[in-house]
Amino acid sequence: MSREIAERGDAITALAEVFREHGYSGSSLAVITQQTGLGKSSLYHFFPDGKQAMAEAVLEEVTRWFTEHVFSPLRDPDSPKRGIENMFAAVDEYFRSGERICLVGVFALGDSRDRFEARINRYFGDWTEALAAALQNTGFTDEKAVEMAEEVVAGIQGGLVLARSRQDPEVFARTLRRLQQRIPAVNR
Amino acid sequence: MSREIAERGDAITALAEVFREHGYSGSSLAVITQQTGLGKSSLYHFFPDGKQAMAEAVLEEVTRWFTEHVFSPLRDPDSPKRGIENMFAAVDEYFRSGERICLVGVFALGDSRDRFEARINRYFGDWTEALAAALQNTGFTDEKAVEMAEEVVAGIQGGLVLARSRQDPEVFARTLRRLQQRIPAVNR
DNA sequence: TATATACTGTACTGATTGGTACACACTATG
DNA sequence: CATAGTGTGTACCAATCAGTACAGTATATA
Repeated sequence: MSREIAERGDAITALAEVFREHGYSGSSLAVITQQTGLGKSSLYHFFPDGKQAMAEAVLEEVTRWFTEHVFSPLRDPDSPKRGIENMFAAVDEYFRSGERICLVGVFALGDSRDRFEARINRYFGDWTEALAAALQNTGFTDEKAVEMAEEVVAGIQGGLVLARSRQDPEVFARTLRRLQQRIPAVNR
Repeated sequence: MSREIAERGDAITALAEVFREHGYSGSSLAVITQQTGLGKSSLYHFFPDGKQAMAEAVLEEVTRWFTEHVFSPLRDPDSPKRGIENMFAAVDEYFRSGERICLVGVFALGDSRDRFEARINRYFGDWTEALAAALQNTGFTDEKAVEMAEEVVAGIQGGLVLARSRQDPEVFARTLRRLQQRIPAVNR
């Protein structure tokens, strides 16, 4: 039977799903090895600093993904409308239309909150700020843009919590639709 | 030194804060005994079925509180406006204006999701249904009432997630204000 | 083919996990 | 005052926890 040779990137992808599903303290090394298919030795080879380093790598990757696919397009001053529409599409796809939850949200509510405080704060801060900038460019006043950005980011998180709680992904789809309708520039 | 004699009710109140703060699997018996001040023997005296029973008792108490102070007033067909205004006030107070998070939300996103599936689902289901009924009585059509109820309940959860993530309770206060403004009947 | 580096399986460690056993101390009722 | 029921401290248990040690095996470059 041939051994699978993994690399760090694959490990991070697999780890993200584990932490998303079980939270930080719920993801025991036993659960992690089982669900990722990687042995302890492989995990500690990629992450010599242990479990906390695994979670930090995952958070970093999530932040990187959102920066590239969501925040940066939002910050482009030439196409705020496209940036916003892209955000809703990317978010819908990323959370698999409500079947997935937000790992950062999981960490924010769980016992790992303090541990990853800075990263969690920055993730939502960046998101809100980038969206506010785009909204401003579509004609919102500074103040209204910040308010609306906060409303949308919070709304998305709430939609995910409710969809997961009720085990009904459609809740999230409806939430996204309602939020999008509140922004005149992208409201067809 | 005088021994403190506790009763089950006090234990549940103390346990609620522990689970809220650390989640289910983050609340080890060591953490629980330390933070509640109750020894293991006292805890297992009140909850012979162990940790899971402690969490279930807490969830039941939370549900009971919301039923009495939020859902029931909402369901009163004679005063929908008062029921809705009461809900916003009660929620603001219960979550200490954003300093506290929702225990049901914590359990919904954490690793204990499956364990308490039914209770979590019912909590949000009851809330949405009760609010929709009140909204209908203020003039919303059936369909719009259900949509708005879902939007408000999700919005509250999202506001809590964001307030906790950004360590800024004001986020929650603003969220509540915005949601309330979206309901004409209570919008002064 | 030689050799360095990247990756992995097995076996272990001490600490912590949830839970139990049981003697003991309060307090209320008779 | 007796005694039953409620609450508590201490000591213990097997299982699991995160992490380590180390001998290996695969792969790349030369």
